[in-house]
Amino acid sequence: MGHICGKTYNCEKELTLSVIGGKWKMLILWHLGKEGTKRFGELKSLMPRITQRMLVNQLRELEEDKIVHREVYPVVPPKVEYSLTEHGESLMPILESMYKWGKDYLENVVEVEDQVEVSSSPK
Amino acid sequence: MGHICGKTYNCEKELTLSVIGGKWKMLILWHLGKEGTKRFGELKSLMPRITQRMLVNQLRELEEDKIVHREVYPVVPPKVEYSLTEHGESLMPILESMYKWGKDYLENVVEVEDQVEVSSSPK
DNA sequence: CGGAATCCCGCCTGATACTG
DNA sequence: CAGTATCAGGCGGGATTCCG
Repeated sequence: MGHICGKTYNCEKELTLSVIGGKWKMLILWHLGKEGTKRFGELKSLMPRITQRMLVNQLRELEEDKIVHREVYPVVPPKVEYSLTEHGESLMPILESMYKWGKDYLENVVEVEDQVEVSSSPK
Repeated sequence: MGHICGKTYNCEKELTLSVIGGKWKMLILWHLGKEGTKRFGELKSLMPRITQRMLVNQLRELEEDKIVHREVYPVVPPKVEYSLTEHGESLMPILESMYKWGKDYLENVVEVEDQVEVSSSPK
């Protein structure tokens, strides 16, 4: 078992999980990866359900982990831009395959469960 | 946004995350995927730090999600075997790429941080 | 505009004990 | 052997307020 940056993991894949596993991190990475650099407010409006506090929080953690780059422009009003680092870019294939797996799973497994639910107890 | 089986997600990749994101799930899947069918006690001794309660818990969730199959043999003493379903098998490539990414990350990023820590404040 | 600081609560997780 | 049952603690995460 290893531990680094306050993260503890049993295996390297859990280290990866600890990097992308935050509640909003994959969504943030997805936007930055697909659409490029975004300002804080842009990210906020792309994710209506996230609170400002959590957006800051998740971005800070991603920054600490060298996954996103934070560029502050010394102007008024403040302007801060976020973008993926190379390490962040290298995560995109994983996010892609997770997206595909989730889509397949949704079609092949979940719908079957729905059918079962119809003919069984409605919970 | 969608929700299914008590899971809520903003995107299909978060559905995937909800399936493998449990604290011990990737480790369980790794053992079952690499070494095949295992008994409960075998899994337990392969993961010395997990509690019995958590092992049961994580296995039940994976079973609900159709990721692992649970085979109970009606004998005394009890014998229960766990194995991956096809859906579980289809997760292995993702775990592999997460393992590789974590290993690379450990070499390229984390060691650099250690060097920085040596020459800066000890926290 | 892009935060920081507080308060607070649910539930995930661990420790421990018991059982068919 | 392969589980339940119960209690307790920590922390991830939400709501709100204030700031340069």
